[in-house]
Amino acid sequence: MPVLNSDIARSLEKLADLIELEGGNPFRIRAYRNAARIVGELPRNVLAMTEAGENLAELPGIGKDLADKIETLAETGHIAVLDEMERKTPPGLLALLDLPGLGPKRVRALYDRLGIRSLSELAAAAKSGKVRDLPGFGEKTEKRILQEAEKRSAMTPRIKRPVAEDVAEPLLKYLRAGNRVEQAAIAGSYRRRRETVGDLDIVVAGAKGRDIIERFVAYEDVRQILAQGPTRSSVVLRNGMQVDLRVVSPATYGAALMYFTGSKAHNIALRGIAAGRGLKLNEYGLFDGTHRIAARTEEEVYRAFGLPYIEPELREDHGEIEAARHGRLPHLVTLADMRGDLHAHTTESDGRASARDMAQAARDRGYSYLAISDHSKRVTVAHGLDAARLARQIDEIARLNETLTGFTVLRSVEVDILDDGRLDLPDDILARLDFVVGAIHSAFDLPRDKQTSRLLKAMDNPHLSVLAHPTGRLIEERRGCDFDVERVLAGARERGVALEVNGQPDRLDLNEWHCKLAKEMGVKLALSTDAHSTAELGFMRYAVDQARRGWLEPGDIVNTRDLAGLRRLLRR
DNA sequence: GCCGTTTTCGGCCCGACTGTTTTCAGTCG
Repeated sequence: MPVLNSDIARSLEKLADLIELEGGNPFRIRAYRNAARIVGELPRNVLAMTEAGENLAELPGIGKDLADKIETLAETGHIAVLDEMERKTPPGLLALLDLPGLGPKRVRALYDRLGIRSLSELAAAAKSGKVRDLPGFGEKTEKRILQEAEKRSAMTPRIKRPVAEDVAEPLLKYLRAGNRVEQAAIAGSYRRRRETVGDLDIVVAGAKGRDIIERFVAYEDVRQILAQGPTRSSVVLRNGMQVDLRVVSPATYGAALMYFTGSKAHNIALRGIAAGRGLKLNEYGLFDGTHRIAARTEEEVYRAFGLPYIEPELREDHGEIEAARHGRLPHLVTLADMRGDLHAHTTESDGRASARDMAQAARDRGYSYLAISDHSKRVTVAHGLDAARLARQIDEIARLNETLTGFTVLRSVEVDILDDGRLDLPDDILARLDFVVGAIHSAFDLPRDKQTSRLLKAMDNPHLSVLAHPTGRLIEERRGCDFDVERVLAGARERGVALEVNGQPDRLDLNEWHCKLAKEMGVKLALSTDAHSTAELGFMRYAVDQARRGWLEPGDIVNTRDLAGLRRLLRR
């Protein structure tokens, strides 16, 4: 198995944990964690980078030592210092660090004084009342540890956007209706439109913080109150999501919103700039000594840095500050830019609505076109179409179009890319379509070079105009297939093929990194919902989110064009 | 361990809450 960047990131993170347990230099620990984040966010495989002669030490935050360690990890999956430390430390100890309320100091104390090496030993010790007698521990801490240790098995994974929205939006509405609440917003990764959400961070501007917090913890969906102070509070909702609330004065709302929107890396980068100018940035504003320079709005704070407003989706410390400084921020695509949807199913395959109903719903959304792209025959579970059925559908859509004014249903198909890269339907039927969408639905685990040539071969077919959900990943379920992204992108550019950004919340494929790389390489993107019902046409907003996180502008996307412009771009 | 418009040494983001303390350490985000 090749060593993935995420494997390297995990090793570095583990090394940081182990050093922390030993009581090592906190800044060294931070350097490792920072490196783990950097490697985990790299768009390309580390091994491929070093083989191409790139020097990892040129990445900010990675020096010679870490570059060597990362390279060794990429080549062998191991580094001596980690192996050594793992030998010295009981394996169960690291799991204790994940318990809320337990950090390195306390885990160390539990191990040194009571010999506790695992969750089960911890639970047993807490049950028998031994933990409360340790210095720095007490009855309450012991009780909490016991609860957390016992519920560990029922951990909630990261939550996908639709679920998070269902919980977050009503809660936000509830808070906004509160007395003396001037403004309220959900910050954090939710506001940065990340593909999954761990918890919710809410910022409220208003007087009477205590009253606002009282109202917050009294929300009907609150199952447990974790913390409650005069300006901040944390609760767990019935579905297991944690929500952190922060109440600030209206005069500092912008600074607080910025602070809690993050990302952490973006904030730290800004603080570094502030510090370099002898200023200080915190959640209360940008300060020169005790003088507050800016705080009321985010725009004001950015302006005080000499920067234009940076959209939350870009705040990842992935070059946005540099781009802002040079006036090179992208003008991000919005939902309103989208003129149509290029991937949708009907009852002919595995959809739940007719072509007519889908077309009507698309027109109601203000689109001027919708492509019907049902599955092809190889995808038998979806009742995929053979050439004869597709021919009939083509005629039906022609008749449907005669009844529509100011709207066009495009004839398409989601043709299966076979394991060897051929397409699942003959060329003569594909030639009768407005354009062809191709996708893989099998053999996700081919070796890298085979998968790469499979995709390139599929794109060799001159009818194929869009490569749908290119990696085939399912979030939190299935790792995407392994192929050489740059070769496939280069191949797409040469052949004039657009790559899809699939808006299904389980897919979001391409991801934001691929979007950014595609844009840099001059490859066009197609934002699509892959809708299987009229309601799922609404998934376009998730595709737009992903595109925005990938720095895409309307010009990078084929279906921001009117029908004539779209046809020009899809013609090969 | 990283980094340099103040630096090759000496800094490294910073404030709230909790529970344990008699003034603060640990944890968290």
